[in-house]
Amino acid sequence: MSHLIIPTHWFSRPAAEIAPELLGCTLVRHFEDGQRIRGLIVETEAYAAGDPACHGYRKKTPRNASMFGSAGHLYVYLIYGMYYCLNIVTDHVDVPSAVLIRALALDQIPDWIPAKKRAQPHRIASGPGLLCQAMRIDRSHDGIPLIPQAHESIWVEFPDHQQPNSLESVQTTRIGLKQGTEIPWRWYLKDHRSVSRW
DNA sequence: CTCACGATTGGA
DNA sequence: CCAATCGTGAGC
Repeated sequence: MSHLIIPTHWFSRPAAEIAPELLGCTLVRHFEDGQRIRGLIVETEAYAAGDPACHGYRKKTPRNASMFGSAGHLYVYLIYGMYYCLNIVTDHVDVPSAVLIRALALDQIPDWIPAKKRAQPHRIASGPGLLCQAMRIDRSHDGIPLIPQAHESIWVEFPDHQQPNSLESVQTTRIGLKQGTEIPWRWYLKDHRSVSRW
C-alpha cells in the first residue's frame, strides 16, 4: 500500500493545468467509522479568474469565499437547490480558481445507494451532483483541506502505477454554462463508461 | 425584503 | 422538453 497522497501545495498552479492531470488520480472519502470509498477521477473542468463562468468572476461572497482561499482545499456549493458540486481550489490565495470534479468510477457501491441505481454501477458517480451524493459530500465540507484525518476526511492520490499513454484523455468545452461556453476546459478519459456525457 | 436564477438530474 | 427545490446575491 504505497498510495501517494497529493500534497495541498501541488494544487498551487493554474486550474487548466491541473484539471487534465487529475484524470486517473483517485479521490478518497474517509468516514468517521473508518469506512473508505475510493473513486477514479474520469472527468474534470477548470474555472479560473477572468473566466465569466467562474463563480468568483465578479467578487468574493460568503458562498464562493473558499474559492479565493488556499489551494488544495475544497469549494463545495449547492446547485439547483438539490445537488452539491465538488471543486478543488487551485492557484494562489485571492485568485478565484478551481477544478470541478465531474465524474468518478467508484471501487465499490456505497450501502446508501438505492437498489434501483445499483443496476447501473458506472452511473452512480457520473455527474457532479451524483458524485457528491455517492460520496456523501455537502456544504459542511466547504473549505476543508485535502488531507487524511482521523475523523471524516477527503483527499486525492496519484495513480499507483504510472503507465504512460495508458490513459487517453479528451479535451473539449465545459457543460451546462451560459457564459464561457467556448473555453475548452473540460477533460475526460476517452471511452470511460463513468464519464457524465460525451 | 423580494425575486430570479443556477458548473443538475430524472422523468414525461 | 420540463419540473423539482432552495440558498444566494443583486436590486429596490
